[in-house]
Amino acid sequence: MSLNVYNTLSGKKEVFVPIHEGKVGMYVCGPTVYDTSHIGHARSVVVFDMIYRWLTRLNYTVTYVRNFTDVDDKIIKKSNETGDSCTTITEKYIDEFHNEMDALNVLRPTMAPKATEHIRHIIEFIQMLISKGKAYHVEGGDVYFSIDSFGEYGKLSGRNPDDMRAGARIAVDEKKQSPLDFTLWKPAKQGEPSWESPWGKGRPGWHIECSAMSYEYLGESFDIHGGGKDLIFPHHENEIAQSEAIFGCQFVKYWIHNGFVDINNEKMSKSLGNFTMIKEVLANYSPEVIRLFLLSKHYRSPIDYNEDSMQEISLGLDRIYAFLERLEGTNMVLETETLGALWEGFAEAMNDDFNSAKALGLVFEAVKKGNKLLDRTHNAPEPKGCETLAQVYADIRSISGILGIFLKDPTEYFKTKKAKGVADMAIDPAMVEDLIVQRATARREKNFARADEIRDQLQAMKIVLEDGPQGTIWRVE
RNA sequence: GGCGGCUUGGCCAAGUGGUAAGGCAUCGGCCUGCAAAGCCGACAUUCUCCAGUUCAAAUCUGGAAGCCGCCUCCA
Repeated sequence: MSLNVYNTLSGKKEVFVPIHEGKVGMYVCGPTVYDTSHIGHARSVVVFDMIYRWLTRLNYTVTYVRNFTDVDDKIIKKSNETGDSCTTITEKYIDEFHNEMDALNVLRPTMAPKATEHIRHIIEFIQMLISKGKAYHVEGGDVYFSIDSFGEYGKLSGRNPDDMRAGARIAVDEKKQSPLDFTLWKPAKQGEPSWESPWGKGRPGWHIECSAMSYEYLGESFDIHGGGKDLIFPHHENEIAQSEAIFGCQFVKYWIHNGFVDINNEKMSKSLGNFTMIKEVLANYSPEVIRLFLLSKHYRSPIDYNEDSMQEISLGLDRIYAFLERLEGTNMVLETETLGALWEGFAEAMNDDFNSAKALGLVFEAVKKGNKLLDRTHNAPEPKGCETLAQVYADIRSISGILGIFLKDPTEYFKTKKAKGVADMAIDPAMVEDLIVQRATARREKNFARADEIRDQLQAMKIVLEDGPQGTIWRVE
């Protein structure tokens, strides 16, 4: 089955055929680095990380570009508020972004360019637009893109410029030829970051950097452009206008947009004060739980972040690791070169517009079947069963490489989890071990009242005991 | 006002016109001294509602209701 991708431009799933055989050019809009990143940024980055990994797995040579917007009104505002220079601010948040994304096991893109390092390209791009009559320079130093010079304006977002003019909420700027014209270059005020240009000292508008940088790294025309749904209009619409107005060919073949993360069924917003930052989430949940959560729903749908969901996801992850640990605990040979039925199903799900939710369902299903087989045969299946289980094991390990989860050694995983629980709950392991020994004695003496008393006592501290053939183990609930 | 999306069991969630994956929870059973974990079984005659197309609809068409997003910085 070939890869099918939902294209915002057509509103349909389409068979993915790259412009150049065997190669994929992908550009994803990265953050404006003026503040800490939130869980919504994480979703976008994780989703496109999965897409990047899958394309690579399909043997495409992928050039993946994700930019940093490091010149912007919001950065300047922050600089004025804090007294820090814009560079200090942007460097700080770029570092933070990289650290958090590394923690989330996100692969670095091929290139992560910054707008400020491409001012020359941006200026050249604007000059091309002006010389083609697609943009104009006005008194005061502003340069605007002329909407009316681009007949297909609105094709990505399905908007009609006339309707928008009628319902425009923005105060009309006298200097613009049309109220919908947008800024390519704006003159700098005193103390703001600025660069010399044919129109005087100034700085680029927001949309132009992506057109200029994608052209620089991927050319006039490339395969995939992605970002959050909110970027469809005006950002991506404007990028299309800029790039296609100059080059006259299709800018991007496939537009991919991810849905939002809601917090307790509400949109994240400043007024609600419910911005949930990645660092907060990382403080409470392991990176794997976060990734699993972000991939547990199809990338285009909204996803709701709340404590209950995270708990649930966390239990699900335990289940997978428990199965892997169980397999590793048998005498079976788990190495196998071939890929099996689970992988096949997984590949089909990924090829169907990166359906990670479906893919995860398949993994759970395989785990259920595997557990059943192990149970029925007391952990020692017939050769045929061993083969099946080895296959499932290998398939899950391969899937790890795409989803970026289930990568740890299961024993390590549970050890780490336990250690975290112990630390969080301020539990004294020696005390727990001691109580377990006392309980073992009580049990041997058939003093079950005492044994249960100890267990209840530990339960009250969120410590759960599991009696197995090798003795009693404990974990933090 | 313009454009787009969503509505599947208690909750989360896949679903490709062919007769409802999966997870969490719940209830029985196996196991256990009793539990826990794991396993087995039960759990949507039905997919917001109405009408239509079809041999066949959660899936297609039309209509209604509710919810949400974008149109202003936003992943």
